[in-house]
Amino acid sequence: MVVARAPRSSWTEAGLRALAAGGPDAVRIEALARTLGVTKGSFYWHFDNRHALLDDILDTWERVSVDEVIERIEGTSGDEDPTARSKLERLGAIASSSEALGIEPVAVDLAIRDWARRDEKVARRLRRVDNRRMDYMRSLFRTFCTDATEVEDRCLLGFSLWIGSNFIAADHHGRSRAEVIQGAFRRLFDA
Amino acid sequence: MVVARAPRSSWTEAGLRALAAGGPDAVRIEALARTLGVTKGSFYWHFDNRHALLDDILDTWERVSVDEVIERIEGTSGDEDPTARSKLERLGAIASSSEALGIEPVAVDLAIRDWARRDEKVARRLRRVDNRRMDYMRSLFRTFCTDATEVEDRCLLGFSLWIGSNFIAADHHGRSRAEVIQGAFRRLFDA
DNA sequence: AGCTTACCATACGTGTGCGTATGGATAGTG
DNA sequence: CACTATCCATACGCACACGTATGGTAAGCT
Repeated sequence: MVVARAPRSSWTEAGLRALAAGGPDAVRIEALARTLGVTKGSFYWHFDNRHALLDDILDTWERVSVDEVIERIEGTSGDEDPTARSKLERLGAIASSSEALGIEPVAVDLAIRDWARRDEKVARRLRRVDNRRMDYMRSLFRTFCTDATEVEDRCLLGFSLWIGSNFIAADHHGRSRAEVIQGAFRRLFDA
Repeated sequence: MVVARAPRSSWTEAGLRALAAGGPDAVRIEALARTLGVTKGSFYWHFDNRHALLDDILDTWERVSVDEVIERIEGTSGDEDPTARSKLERLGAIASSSEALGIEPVAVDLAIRDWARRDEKVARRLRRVDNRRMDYMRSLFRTFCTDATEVEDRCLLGFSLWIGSNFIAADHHGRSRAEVIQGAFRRLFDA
């Protein structure tokens, strides 16, 4: 087995970084080749065309984005008893987390959401992901809120705060954005 | 005075439509020329280059996006006494309004917000617009909420719901998205 | 009628990016 | 050592898009 200088997975990861940084139009083969230190010849050996790479990018995102978030909350069993409310607070805290494998997972999320506005196939994938996340949020809210209508309203509020705060550029008079987000989330989870 | 077949304003409007439909990368001169029924020669007479058109697009957006929304709420003085809470409900209702001059104003907003994530100058413009909108929202919330911290939290929640709900593709078990949004807004404006 | 101005068409050069075709290099295999 | 499979480089054709240069046309003025 020849050790590939740029295996298929490296193209997908580089594509994810480009997608997070500049949107789907920034996922250009020759630009990725330069960052990987190879040429297009490598790409067209691993992939049929550019669309195959975009599909691969969306596949990996759809596969890890949900489990990654949920397991990062459920897998905190090192502490005491994780209540549903503490899990929701952790979920809100993850909103402003910028880590992962050199990629900001939130940036990928935002880029795909804007992409889904003009691509029907991407919209269908996003719908699957969002429904799974909303299901998880609903299960947490239901532990301390019986009214189904109220659960739905507060879920959408929390989800919208998580996403929308990244698209809003307002200042907050001395308070930082992270502080306001935390305050808003705490207000959502009370009673 | 010669009647221009494609005056400068028509290029800006066509650019706004293209921006709303496909993002800033979709604002291509020759594509706009085809939709206007002219050629590039017209464009380079009205504008220096592509960047001048993008600046013009952002100028008109920045000029009308705030006043357009606020005056559409304050200018509803045909009814009885417009309370602050009813104004907030109208502001929430405008979220899902798709009208204007053939352009969906929300789509332009969303495209510019994603654009601002990777362009510093656009981010500065968005910051000015968002601060003005938040100022207006704060003034409404303050009429029935004294705590400044709570005002700020609920403003960001409402603003995030307005923006974020457009980027979320989840279903709601029988209820429509518009119903959940209305319910969430009502929950925000109570007490 | 002649001239000027406003507005647009046409044609060209250039850069960039996709996809293809083909050759070369390297490691494993018989 | 020959042979093959894996992986990548190189070179090309093509399409599109920006910007420029230049010519053309119609309206208004004198």
